[in-house]
Amino acid sequence: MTRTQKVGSPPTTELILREAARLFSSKGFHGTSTREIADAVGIRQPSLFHHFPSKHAIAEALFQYDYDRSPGLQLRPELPDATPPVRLFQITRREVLVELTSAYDLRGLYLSALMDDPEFAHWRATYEQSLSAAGDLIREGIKTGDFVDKDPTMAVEILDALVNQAVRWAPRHRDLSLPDEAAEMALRLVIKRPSRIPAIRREADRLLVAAGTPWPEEIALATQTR
Amino acid sequence: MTRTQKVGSPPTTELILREAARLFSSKGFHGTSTREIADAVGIRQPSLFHHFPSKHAIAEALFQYDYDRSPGLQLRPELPDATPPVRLFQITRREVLVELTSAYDLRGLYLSALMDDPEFAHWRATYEQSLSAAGDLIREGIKTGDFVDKDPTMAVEILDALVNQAVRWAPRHRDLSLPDEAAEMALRLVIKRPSRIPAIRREADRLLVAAGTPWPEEIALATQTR
DNA sequence: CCAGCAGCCTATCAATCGATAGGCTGAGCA
DNA sequence: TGCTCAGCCTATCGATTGATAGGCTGCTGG
Repeated sequence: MTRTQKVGSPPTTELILREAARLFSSKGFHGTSTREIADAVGIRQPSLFHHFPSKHAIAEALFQYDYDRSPGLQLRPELPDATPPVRLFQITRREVLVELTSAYDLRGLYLSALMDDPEFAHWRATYEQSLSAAGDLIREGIKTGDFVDKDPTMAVEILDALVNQAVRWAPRHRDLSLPDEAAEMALRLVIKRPSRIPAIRREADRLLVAAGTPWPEEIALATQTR
Repeated sequence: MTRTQKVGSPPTTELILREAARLFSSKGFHGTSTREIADAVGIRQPSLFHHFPSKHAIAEALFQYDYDRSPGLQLRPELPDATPPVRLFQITRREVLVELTSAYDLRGLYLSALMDDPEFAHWRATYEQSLSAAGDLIREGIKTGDFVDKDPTMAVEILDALVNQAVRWAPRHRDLSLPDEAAEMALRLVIKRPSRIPAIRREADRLLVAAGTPWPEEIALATQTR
């Protein structure tokens, strides 16, 4: 960065990601022009291409940002040795927290069919793998008798929709209780005995402390690009 | 219709709606060009404008089609005198059935932020009213002690996501058991005693028969435009 | 039988799209 | 001091967009 940068103002690349994400979520990727993004940032449209080689690359960076922060997408679920209900609870509240604390408004990536574009097929595949892993978890819970014996595919798709909905909340709520509440509802979808939910939550908290990665007491907003 | 029409082939206006809906759902409204629609139908691009005055009008017709078939969007919920759990069950399975038996693939209308476009603000308002009514139903159920006392807004948004998910199922499943299963899951989200669900379902069936509008035994696919 | 017109066509429009070429400027460094 | 180059600019590209103008054809109702 050689050009003078206004004190306290984020670097331009960061601003581009922020404004592009906001516009993608309100008008969609295809409905947003590079000129609109540039206007929102306060630069001219061709200047965008000094920071990203193409419009697709901007969305790509946002996908990557989300991936880097999401254990679920990385297929590295937390508490792999816990019981299915505890794992489902933890996975759900983690994914909701990730979306809730995102530095960017990622709704545009997941609320449209953007992942179905051939250019983003890689992210679609990653996403499907993550859903498939969730399906395995549900099936395991049915086997152990913790979950009701309903179609696991439908359950997964509703859980997916629940987390996607959390992406919509992100700009509105900044409340740390939200991930826990959303995860409780997710659990209620499939669990046989809802009365156990408080114990499951305590167990998740306990295991996280034991693992040296306690669940955050207060919310911390992410800011860095990667 | 004066021009010769191939026997057994739907009228062109119908074909346009069908193909446009399919393309909107896979590439988004803004990501679909009128030439793509015309190619899929088998006519030239300007010929589209003899059936619809604009590209927006095609999406408008699809919104209207969905509205006309959805009691929820019309704010005319079924079984208004039943208990909150029975009404929630019935509303959910009805909306899922409506999406499941739609003649068109309506995912493109609701899975993107299309309703946020100023041209479709009217549908956004209608949609929000329908969600608001669902919130009132949840609150009533909390008051009667049937539902758990959790944030009704979050519950409604998850129910909304669940029905939207059903829109995604539409092209895949054509199984009449699906609406009932989806509605059971919706009920599990908020109900205090899940063991009551079978009785709630029987009660809904009974009330529908009493009202002279029994729940369909087998699926009937909609075809007419309006 | 023929006038009207629905339905489709070709040709073409202005606007907008994402992207490129090349020039200016000023901070950082030798 | 003077070279380098990141960062932004203006000007402009070809492609594609949604939409219009106007002509041809053949069914249909009077």
